[in-house]
Amino acid sequence: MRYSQYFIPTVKEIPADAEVISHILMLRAGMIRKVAAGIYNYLPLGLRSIRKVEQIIREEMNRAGALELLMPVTTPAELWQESGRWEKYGKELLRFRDRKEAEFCMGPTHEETVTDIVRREVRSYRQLPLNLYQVQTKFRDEIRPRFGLMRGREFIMKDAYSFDVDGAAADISYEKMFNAYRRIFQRCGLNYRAVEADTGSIGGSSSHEFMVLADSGEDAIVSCSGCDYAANMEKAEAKQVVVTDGAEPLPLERVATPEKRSIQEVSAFLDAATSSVVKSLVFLADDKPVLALLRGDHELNEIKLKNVLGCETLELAPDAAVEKVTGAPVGFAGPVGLSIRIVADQTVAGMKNFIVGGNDRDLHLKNANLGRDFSVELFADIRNVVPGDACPRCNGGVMEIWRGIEVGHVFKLGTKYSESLKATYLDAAGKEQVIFMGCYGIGVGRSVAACIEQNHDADGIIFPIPIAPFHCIISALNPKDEAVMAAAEQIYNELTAAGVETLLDDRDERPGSKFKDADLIGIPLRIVVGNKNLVNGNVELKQRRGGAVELLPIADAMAKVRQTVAEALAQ
RNA sequence: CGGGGCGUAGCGCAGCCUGGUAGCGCACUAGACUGGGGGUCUAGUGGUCGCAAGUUCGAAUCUUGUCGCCCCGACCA
Repeated sequence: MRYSQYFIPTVKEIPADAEVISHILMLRAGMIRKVAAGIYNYLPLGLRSIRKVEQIIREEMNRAGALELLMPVTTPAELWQESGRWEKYGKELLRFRDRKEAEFCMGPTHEETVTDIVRREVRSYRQLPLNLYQVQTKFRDEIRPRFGLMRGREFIMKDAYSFDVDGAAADISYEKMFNAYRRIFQRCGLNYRAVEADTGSIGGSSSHEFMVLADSGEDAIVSCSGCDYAANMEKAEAKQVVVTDGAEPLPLERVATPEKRSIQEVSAFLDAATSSVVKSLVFLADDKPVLALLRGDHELNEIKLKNVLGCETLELAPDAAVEKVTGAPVGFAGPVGLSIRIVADQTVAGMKNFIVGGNDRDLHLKNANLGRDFSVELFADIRNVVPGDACPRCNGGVMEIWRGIEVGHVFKLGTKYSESLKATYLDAAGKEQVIFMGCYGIGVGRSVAACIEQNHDADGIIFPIPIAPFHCIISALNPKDEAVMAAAEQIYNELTAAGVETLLDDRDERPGSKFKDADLIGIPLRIVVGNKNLVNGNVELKQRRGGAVELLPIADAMAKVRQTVAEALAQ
């Protein structure tokens, strides 16, 4: 491709509304342009990278035995009503009517549609297992789209659905997908972790998220320094270590703490460690008040609390409810004298003589003790893991915390959708059975963005060869010089014929502009053809990553490019 | 949905407080010079100041409404 004939609108200045580096660079490199909040045009250069990722996905999905199909973006409401999600999904589901006033939605995911296909066509165990996937545009009307392709409303997703005769067979399908995902993200050149994830409202026995490690990631993930345990923050278990403080209980003491509401303020005011304070949080679980207790330096994990309570809805109580329950303004809640359900983190079980809120304005209590001053209905793991916690799986390992970008998610669904949508088959005995399902998603655009988060420098993107829009760029420095152009075109033609995707920068621009653009758009290899070196028969070969420069005869440079690309694509 | 902020040329911004008919940098067009890390000079193109109503002799500027966008929070396979 000749640069002069191509369309790469690069931008020097940093766009005002871009926050993270991948968003900034994708805009600056002319890969994407915003159309509306969370909705983007994919320009030619951006599309090439997207297609590369899609291609890798297709190859690995096919290798794993999955079959590609394509389902419509538009989904009739009936299917969603049948699964019960028309009511449950909420505002994220974009709904609309056609001219006949029939209701539809833009598919945010396709369990309903794909299950409908399978229930119509699959009758016998002989037709299973089946794994169907598509690469397709999804729409989720996110409350707050942000970070460019990282969290858009309209986005490209690969979604796959497996159908099996029973749980054991579904486990095999899951395993296959898990391994396919490992290959996919490895081939994309991503530094990622597969972590255990909470199954959330969807239920099921197992779920893993594939997280690309990046400081800008929206999710916190936890991993062990000593073993391969890794989980996202929602799911990560805090090891149950109840260290019992051997101190003798001291008499309960009322202390005035005027205007001291937060743990920080209270502990500073009373000259005590935050870990000697017990934090009391009032929640509404299915609209009934519950008090959650945590050590002052710990954070509550709402998912864990919700699972422990077994409730449908859980929300932090609004101020008015807190005042009603405790009889005090927010900031002075405590367990002593309260008659609502009290759940405490297991760490609290070993504490003695701690500080709690006094359930009255400007009042806290010192030397509170379990059993004597109040009782707890249940001790459980309801806090977030903190760095340095002991590993729940191995001896000696400590937990580390990272930020990650969720690029893939694999899920055992069980029979949730097959039951509600009645997807069944006849087994060998002629008995009707419910199909076991799994679902597997990959954010395609998000994978490209995540890759850029991991691969960039002050000058721009540094694409790994497998997903770079082009493998090699030839910068012809003096396009008006016939010898230079002839050499550049010769290299271009030979590399292209050899299967190297090459961009020939034949623009009448100054060298500086060409170098800046080449760096910005992140082409892994650059051959510079200039009259200065060409008189000696040489060209310059520069690696985008690391910046290594070699002066080589033309044939050697081409051979090296071919070899580098071949090696990168061969895994 | 709560809190904060922003809409002025393709992009990034100033002007607004204290009303007087719009400016800077980049980009773009033409020419000349230049030619290995976003070069220089000259001459240009381009804006009903998000939209609507109001106040006023006069509104980018003040008021109200509205739409859009961004950030923080809550929300979220």
